[in-house]
Amino acid sequence: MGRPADPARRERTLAQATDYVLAHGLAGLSLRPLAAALDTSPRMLLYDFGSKQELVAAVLAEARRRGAVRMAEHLPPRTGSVRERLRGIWTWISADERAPFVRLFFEVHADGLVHPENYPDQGAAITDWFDTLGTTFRDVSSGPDDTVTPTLVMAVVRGLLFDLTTTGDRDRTDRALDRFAELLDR
Amino acid sequence: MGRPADPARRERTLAQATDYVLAHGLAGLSLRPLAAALDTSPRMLLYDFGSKQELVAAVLAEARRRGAVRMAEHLPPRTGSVRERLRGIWTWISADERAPFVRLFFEVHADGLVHPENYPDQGAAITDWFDTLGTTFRDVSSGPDDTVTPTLVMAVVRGLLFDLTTTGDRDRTDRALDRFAELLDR
DNA sequence: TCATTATTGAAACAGTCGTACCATAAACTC
DNA sequence: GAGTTTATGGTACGACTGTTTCAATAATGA
Repeated sequence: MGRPADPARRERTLAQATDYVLAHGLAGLSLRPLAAALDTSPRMLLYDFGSKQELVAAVLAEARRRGAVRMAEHLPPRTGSVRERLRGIWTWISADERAPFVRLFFEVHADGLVHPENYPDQGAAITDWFDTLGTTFRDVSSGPDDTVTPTLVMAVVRGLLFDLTTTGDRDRTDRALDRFAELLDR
Repeated sequence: MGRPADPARRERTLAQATDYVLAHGLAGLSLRPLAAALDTSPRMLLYDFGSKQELVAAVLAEARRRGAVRMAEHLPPRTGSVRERLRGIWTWISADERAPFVRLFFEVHADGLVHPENYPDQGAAITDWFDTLGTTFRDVSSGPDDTVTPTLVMAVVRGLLFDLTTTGDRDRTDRALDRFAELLDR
């Protein structure tokens, strides 16, 4: 008996909060402006999530989930040359539409360096990408459990993303990726 | 006439503040704890630097200056094979002693992504490294003004640093760098 | 001694932060 | 209607933020 719970509200709020964090970043996140933008109140945010920390954790999980879905949708299996696949990944991840994700990704990493205690799942986001990219680049790997090749590929991608987001120089970063693809292909 | 000014105090405070920021990070920096750790007062910090923003700018400039000095001290010129030089750079930059610098580096980058207006010298830290690394890897470049090779090298280094700081897996990142050096050497 | 300039302390100001408390309204079963 | 559970609004608390204000001290030259 009693008034029935409405679990949809929490999910709706979570989706909106994730949008907000993707748009405004994590660092300066504050309950009152967030609540105002979501047309709710700090009171309700705490009612639904318990604390700001748990809200942030839920938002990050949701963002990661979205990213994984988008990535799974996009990544074609292992068709084409190494260069084509690598370029496909780069074109997709470096597109402007992915910028909020990339930004949040770097932001979480930086925060994790200062407060490792808040991120017990050490590098889950990275090893996740490994698994999917490991299968994508299996044929250029030296063995079935070769972790070096995906490590290097991801390092190039992240490093060039770092460069691109800082300098905005798309030509140079694009060409650097092509150069790397050449090296891998030989 | 009147009491003479003491410019050494500001420099001393700046050096200590830089130590503090390198140790504690930029994100949560607050005047009162900083002043307490430096055995001074928020009043004096503002007296010497005008505002927190200017203090932070001064600290970042000082940190960058220190990093440049350390880098210039270390980098041997273009002796040895590409692989040896690349490994030398990686060994140096990924050493534990450099961790505070690397952390601050990533922190500033992430903050710059959210607040680009605070960093008008867009990517100065990155292009700085380019110039020095461009000369170091001149012989593997295709031409005198080849920007692609240093871009790729720095991307690998930064990407692997990202990985190492997140996962702590030194073996895997070391081997990934060796793999890259092999690719470059052929 | 005294004027002058540099330095420093203590306190307060106006604001924001996350969160807790208390009441009230809404939606349901009986 | 009562009883019960969920959902809200309003408000205030204590702690923190960067910064300002006012006063006091210290060190110099005249």
